[in-house]
Formats: sequence, structure tokens, C-alpha cells
Amino acid sequence: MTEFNPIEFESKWQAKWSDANAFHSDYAPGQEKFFIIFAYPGISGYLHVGHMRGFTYADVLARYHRMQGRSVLFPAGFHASGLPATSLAKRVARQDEKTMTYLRKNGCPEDVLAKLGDTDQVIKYFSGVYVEDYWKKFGFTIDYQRAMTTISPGYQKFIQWQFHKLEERNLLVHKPHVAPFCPNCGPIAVDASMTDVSKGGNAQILEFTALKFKDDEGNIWPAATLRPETVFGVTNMWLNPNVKYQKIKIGDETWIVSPEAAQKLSFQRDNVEMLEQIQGTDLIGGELTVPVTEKKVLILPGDFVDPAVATGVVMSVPTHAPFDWAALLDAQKVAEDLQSQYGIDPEAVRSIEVITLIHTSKSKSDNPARDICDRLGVKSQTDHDLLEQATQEIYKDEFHSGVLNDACGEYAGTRVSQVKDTLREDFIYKGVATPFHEFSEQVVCRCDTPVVIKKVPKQWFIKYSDEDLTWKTKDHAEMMNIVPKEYYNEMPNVLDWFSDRACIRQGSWLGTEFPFEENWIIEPISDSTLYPTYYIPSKYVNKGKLDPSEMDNRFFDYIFLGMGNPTEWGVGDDKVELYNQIKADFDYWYPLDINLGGKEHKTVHFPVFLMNHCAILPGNKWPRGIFVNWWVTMTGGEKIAKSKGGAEPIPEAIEKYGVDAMRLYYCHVGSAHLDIEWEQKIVLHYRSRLRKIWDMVHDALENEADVENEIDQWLISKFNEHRTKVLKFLSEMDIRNAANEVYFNIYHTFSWYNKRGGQNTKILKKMYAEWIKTMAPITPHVAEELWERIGGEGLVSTTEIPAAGEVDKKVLVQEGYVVDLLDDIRNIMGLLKDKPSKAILYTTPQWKVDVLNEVLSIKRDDPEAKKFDMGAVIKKFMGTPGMEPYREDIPKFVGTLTKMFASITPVELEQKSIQFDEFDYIASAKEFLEKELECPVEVYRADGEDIPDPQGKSKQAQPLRPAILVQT
RNA sequence: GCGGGGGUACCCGAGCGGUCAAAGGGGCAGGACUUAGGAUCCUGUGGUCAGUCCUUCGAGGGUUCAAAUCCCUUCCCCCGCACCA
Repeated sequence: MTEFNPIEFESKWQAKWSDANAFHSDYAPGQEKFFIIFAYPGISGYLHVGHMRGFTYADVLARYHRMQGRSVLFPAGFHASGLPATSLAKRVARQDEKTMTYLRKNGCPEDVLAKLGDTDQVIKYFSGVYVEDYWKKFGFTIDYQRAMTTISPGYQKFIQWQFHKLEERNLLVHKPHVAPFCPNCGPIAVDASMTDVSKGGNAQILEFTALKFKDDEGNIWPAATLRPETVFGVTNMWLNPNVKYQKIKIGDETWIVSPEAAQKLSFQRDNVEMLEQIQGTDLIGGELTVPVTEKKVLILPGDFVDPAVATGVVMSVPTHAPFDWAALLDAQKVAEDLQSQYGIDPEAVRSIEVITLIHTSKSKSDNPARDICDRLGVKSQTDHDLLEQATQEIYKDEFHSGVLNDACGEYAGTRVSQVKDTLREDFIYKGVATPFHEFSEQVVCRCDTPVVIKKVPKQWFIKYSDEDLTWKTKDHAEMMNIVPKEYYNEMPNVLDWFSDRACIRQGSWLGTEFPFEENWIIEPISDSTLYPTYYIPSKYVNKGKLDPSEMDNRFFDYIFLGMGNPTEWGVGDDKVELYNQIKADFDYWYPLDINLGGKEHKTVHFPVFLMNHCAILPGNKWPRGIFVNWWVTMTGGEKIAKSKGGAEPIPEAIEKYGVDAMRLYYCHVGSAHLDIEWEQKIVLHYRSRLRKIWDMVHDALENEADVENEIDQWLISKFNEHRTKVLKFLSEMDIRNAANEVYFNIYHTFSWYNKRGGQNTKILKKMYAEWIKTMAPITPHVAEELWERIGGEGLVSTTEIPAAGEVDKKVLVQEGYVVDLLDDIRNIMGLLKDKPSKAILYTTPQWKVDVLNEVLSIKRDDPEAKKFDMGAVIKKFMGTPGMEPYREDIPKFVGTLTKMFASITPVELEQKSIQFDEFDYIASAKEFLEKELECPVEVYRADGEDIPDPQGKSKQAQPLRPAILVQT
């Protein structure tokens, strides 16, 4: 037996494919085409086994379509824009320990490592790694003639053109915005990979509502809150007596806030002027007017007020804020002290009446804050953790199920969740409130300066909220082939939800310069939306035929939109011809058939990919399909992360498992829309699966037996049935089921053929050849190697898989009958204590077949019927000559058919209607049954003469269900 | 909150109105082959039992001749939410 050693033949076939240029995409007018891409990877360092999952699916689909006779375009590129490449270079430059370890662990050579502090080198090196170490080694049928990166000059010209189109279509808007900013370094990115920050990479920008409380002098005391609706329940204010408050001038208003807040405001507002500071203690005991309600309330001391959080000015709503409730109780307890310290009338403190605003289904009384403090055992305002928990609970409950009551004026009777935004907008519109932005946690820049939120006066957005565009895109998405279907259903909602997106930024990252504003770079999501179009001209750029300098707006207008006429450009005949060729190419390949990407793209990349196509290109160029794949996780469902060492480096994995085993693993271990766990053992299992198949095929190669047998016909029909399924699954992008059919079900069919004594090597080799074709999309290396060994011509990868051949249903039913019979006998034998000495089978008597056929024909005549006239059927057969001996059995048997009659499916009806002689068929399978059961088998017709029937079993025989007697 | 998904046998998971006691893997048990096996093959893996029966698909109701699959109620779990790819 030839040893199964994938490593030996994998590189051999990769070289042959490459030498033959087998997968170059051919412009082939008249021939059907298929255009697929996977979302190009960002250059972020080494990839892991999870990335290969999606890439593999794309290759499987590309290979399948190629083997269906289509001209296939499967290009690939690199998304170098944005942070990842820069981030990696920066980390190498500062010799970040984790990064260095990770690079070395993945086998980065030291001389390369020394250069990776430079972003260009990072891009150059890793794009090489992706192609040579991953994609080629995985046998992907990518057309590398078209490879491109998003920071190449040609691509940048293309992106600029795209933005001109967006501008022309009124889809670029600008408005004020806020963004993270380091006072020392300028605009920076707050992201989880911590490129620019040393702390707070996961921080979010929270949008508070600052309510403008006023004192008698007209000074504004902004209390920033996430719950503006509670303004109706304010009973007092809290200031920290130990803090020196800062008076500032904003426009023509004077504000009083904590010094930290004054600092933050100076970035969020124009013209902020610092005035004097006032000790908190001096402010306690004063009165402020509540906005909206115009009520006067007292300022009380609150030690818990953190000057670093929000504005340092806190409004108190004791019924709905546990902190406020606890603090108010404390204050009331020490009312006398407050008098001596701050001159506050103790009676005024004690008489503060709480106001209830919100009622929920869980409300027990009119003071939910008190209820929850009692329940959790809060003793004072110092029980910080408990109060935090209480706040969370109350907030959640009241937000979800709360309804505002009569204390809330015009908003009474509305749900908190519904009215919150409206109410906030109303307040801002009326001038009693204003937005205030704050990080959810502290963020510190790499230079150790705390990061602030800075107002960007003129931020450009792509107007994804555009109604017409949204409507158009949703309409189109409905006609698209989007898998899984869950995502298809979700897509309209995602498109509705998608609002304007900031599309440019300043600071250090890679990308294309924004054409309408200097020193702004287009943001990486926005420069990767329409890009599949660029794979068409990229081939000409790569070949040196097309220069970026000539790729101006009129060029792209012509090739992508068919606008203009190159003959009028005065560029010479050669160029005109070239442009026409590129345009023809584009018209041939576009639209894109499948855009394949991971689940992380569901709410970002895919929607903008669709919307930009719909915004810019004509309707006949809009994408046809999206395929989303889920992730590979570490054992236990944990996300693969570089910080945790990642999974096995890909080159090592390839060597250990073999590429095809990995490909099969991805395709079969779980559906594409499910996270799968990376487990060595399982991958090895798939390797041994391939080895079994390898051995099976080699058996036939080494076997010269050439015995014809009835079972041969079954094999052919059964295989054809399998192949029909495989092709159907692949056409539906159900890769998992296709893999199941090819590597498991077909394997079992061949095993059964063997078991049944099939030895027709000629037939077998023919069928194996067909089988190997079906393997080629998923495990191409094994397929090529077996194809060659079995004497196939040329490359199997470029051979067509024929649409399925004929299926003889009768043959399939007959053999299925034996399978069921064997099962039943085994079932009975399993119940016996002793070893069986003989199995006697009684096939159905003819009269039962006749009765059954009569009933089936009634069903055929009226497939909707649930009942049939039993009396008529019984009568008919009772009167038939020769039926006398069965007079007692007829009604009983007819009775058993009623249930079947009601529930039979069309498929079953067809199967049951197929006629064959059961006795003859079992008799021919007798030897096989004896071998399988390891005991003698006798077969009789239940209505035969003088048959041995010691236990009267023969009466139980039914069509397709022989009676069985096992003797011990 | 908004949006989406889900609860299936020991585990992972397929099925999404009838061919369902429920695919495929894994685990476990028995057998075969073996110097041995963590290799491979076969068989079994809800209950009952000489097979066509009974009880199961988070819980409770309902529709239907027929429900894991459809409808309602309810409990629980997971994921995404933006300038970050």
C-alpha cells in the first residue's frame, strides 16, 4: 500500500498549477463567469488558523464554479490602510516585548525583525508572507496578476474618484463632531490594539446631558447626567465642599464646574475663558433654580461627588438615584451640624420631600431607590459598591419598563425608553441643556498625557442615513444571495440602523488623502467599500500597461460608469484600445458574485460595501451575494488573540496536519455560520479520514479482479444520487453538507459496495474517478494526486464535474430493502441471550402486495386524500378468487394501512410503488446476509407451500417488511 | 435600549410540518485485528421488547390526521452597536 504523505505531493501540485497558469482568470465573452473575493485582510502581522477558514471557503467556491465550466475571477489584495500596519511598526520600533516575542514565535527572521519598525517594511514583508506562506501553501486558486494594496498610487486615485462620486451624489456632509485628542500629540486613536494610548483602549465616548441650573446671579451650574428625564424630581444639589470650583466663561455665559471639568470643556467648546476659583464650602447652602421646573433647591455638601467625573456638579433625585437617597438620609441625620458648618436651616434639610417620577412593573412603593437600598442593605453613602449595584439595577429597570408619571409635565405617560431622546433634544433646543462628552474610563496617551475629547468643527461624513440610498440598498439586498439566511434577514435592519459615518480623520495612519480638505486621510472602512471594481484595472497596472498618472476621474468614469469617450481625450489609439479593453473586462466580470468575509463584517463592512455600490454604480453592477463565515476559537470558545500567544503558526500547522486535512476540517467540522474550536485531535481525525479514502482508492488500483455483479448497477445509481446532492449543496454554498456527502456518505457507499461483494474494478475505477472530481474543490491536492494515480487526464482542478447521471430508483429501493432487513435482523438478534443458529425470513405474500397497490393507487389518484374507503377495498379482495384462505387477515391488514395512507409522503409513495420480487432479491443477497450475520439464512415466500413455520411468524410478513424468525 | 441569534440525547451540533428515536463528529461500552495499541474496522449507546410499541428535542398551552419543526405565553443564554478593522 502506498503511504499517505501529503507533504510530498502538496507542493508538487501547487507548482504544477502555477506553471500551467491554471487559475488565471480569462476574459471569455459568451462563457458564464463567476467573480468571488474574500474581504482582503488588514496587514496586522502574522495570520492565524482562524483567518484561513474564510479564505478556504472562498477557494472551495471558486474551485466548484470553475469545475462547473465557468470562467472564474478570484483575486486578492491587502488592506494596508488604517492603524494595524502602523501600529505594528510602532510597537516594533519601541521594542514592545509582547510583540517581539510573538513575531519571533512565528518565525520572523532577525534581519527582517530589525527592519519592521518601518511601516513600509511591515506591509512589504507581510503581504509576501500572506501570499507565499499562506495562500499558495493552501492551494488557493487566486489570480495573483491582480494583487493590490490599498496604499498603492493607483488605488488611491481610485478612492479619490470614489469620493468625487459620493460628493456629486450629495452623499458627503460635514458637521461638528467630537474625537479623542492628546493635547500634546494631536489627534489620536482610541482602539483596543492600543496603538496610540497606554491606557483606556476600550474606552467609549459617553454623551451626557448637562442641565443648566442657575443661581440668582445668572451663573450656570451644569449638572451632567445620563438621565435627563429625572430633572423633574430634583430635590437639591450636591457639591463637594473639599473642591475648589472653577468659574469659566463660555461665550456669554458664566459656568461653575470642577477644575477637571473646566479643562475638558475647554476642548469641547470654543472660547473658554478661565475665571476665578471658589472653594466648595463657600457654595454650600446656596439656592439654585432647576431648569424646566423652575423650582428652587438647596445646595448640600456631598463628599461622594467626584470632581473628575462629568462636571462635578450633581443634581439630586433621591427616589430614583440610590446615591442621592443615601446621601440625603445622611444629610438629614446631621442637619444640626450642617447649620453650624454652613449655616443651613436644619428644618429646610429635614423637610426635603422626595418626588416620584417613574413607575415600573417592579415598583413596590413610590420610592424605588429607598426600596433597593433597603433590600441591598445600604447603610450610608459610603457603601460605594452596593450603591453602584443599586444604581445599575434601577437604571436598567426604569429605562426598560419605566413610565413617566404626572410629575413630568408634558412627558407624563410616556415610556422612558421612548421619550429619552426626544426629551433631551427638547431641552437642548430650549437652551436649558447642552451635550457634554466624557470617556467611559480614563484614557492616557503614549506620551503620558491624559487624552481628552476635542470638538472637531468640521468633520466629514458619508451620509449613509440618506433615505433614498437606504431604500435602494434594502430593496436590492432583498434580491441578493446572502448566507446564512439569518444574516439575510438581518440585513434590512442593519441598513436602517446604519447612520452617517465619519469618513476622514487626522493623525497618523495610512490611507488616501481626502480630496476636498487638506491634511485629512480617508478612514479605512470608507476606503474599502467599492474596491472589488479595482481588481479589474489592477491587472493592467501590475503589468505596467496602465500608469496611475493616467487614472483620473474621467478614466474611472469611463470604465466603471461608461461615461465619456476616450477617443476625444487625445491619448492615442493604443491607449483608447487599452481603455476599451479594460472597460470590456469590467463589463464582463462585474457584478461581483460573492463577497466573503468573517462575522465581524456584518455590521460594518458589508453594509457600506452594498451602499457604496448602490450609490455609485448602475443597478446592473450591484453585488449578487454575500457569504459570512464565523470564527475559529481556542478550546473553550475563547477568541484567538495575539496577546494570548495566538494559535499554532500556520506553516507549522500545514506541516503537521497537511493542507487538505485543514481544508476538510474547516469545511466539515461545523457549518460556516458557527464558531468552531481549534482542536488538534479533530484536525488529525480529518487527516486520517483522507488517509482512509486514499487507501480505499489504492485498493482498487492494486486489485485486478473484474467480476460483474448486480450490485454494480446499484453503485452507479447510488453514486449519481450522491453527486446530485453534492452539486446542489455547493451551488447553495452549503459547503458543510457537500463535504459530508463527499467524504462520509460516498465513502460509506463504496464500503457497502465492497461488503456486498462488489469487485468490478473497471466500474470501481470509473466511479472513483468521478468521486475524486467531487473532492477537488475541498481537498485539491489529494484529488490531484489520486487523479494522476488513477490515470486521469490533465489536472482534475480544471476538469468539469458532470451534472449527475441516471439514477435507477428501483435498484436503490431494492438495496435499501436489504439494508433495512439487515438492521431488523440484527435488532432481534441483539435481544437474544444465545448465539443464533439460523435466521428464517418470510417475504410478503402476493395478496398483501396486491392490496397495498390498490391502496397506493387510490392515493396516487388523490394525493390530498387522508382516508380511503376501507369497506370497498376489503369487499373487492374478499370477492377475488383465490383469496379464500386469507378471509380473516384481509380486514386486519387493510386496517394497518390507514395510518400509512394518511401520512405517506410523495417520496415514500414513489418508493413504495416500485415493484420488485422481494423473494428473488433476498435470495440473491443470501450469502451476503449469512456472512454479515455469521449464521445460516433461509428465505421463503410467506404464501409458499409447505414452508417451515414453527412459530407462525410468516403471517407478520408485509410488503418491504419480511417476517423474521431467529432460532437459537 | 436597538438589532440579531439560540435553548435538540453524555458533549459539540444537523434537522425547521410527515421517510425522526432524530444526520455527522466526539465520548463511552462491547467485539474484530493485533506483541501492544492512544492505530484501524465492525456493533451498540432514551425505555421496553423477538422488530411496526411507549416517552423525548428549555417550560406551559394551542393549531393539525400529523410538530423538534407552525402559533401564543413564559424562563434562560449568546452576539453586535460606529469612526475600530
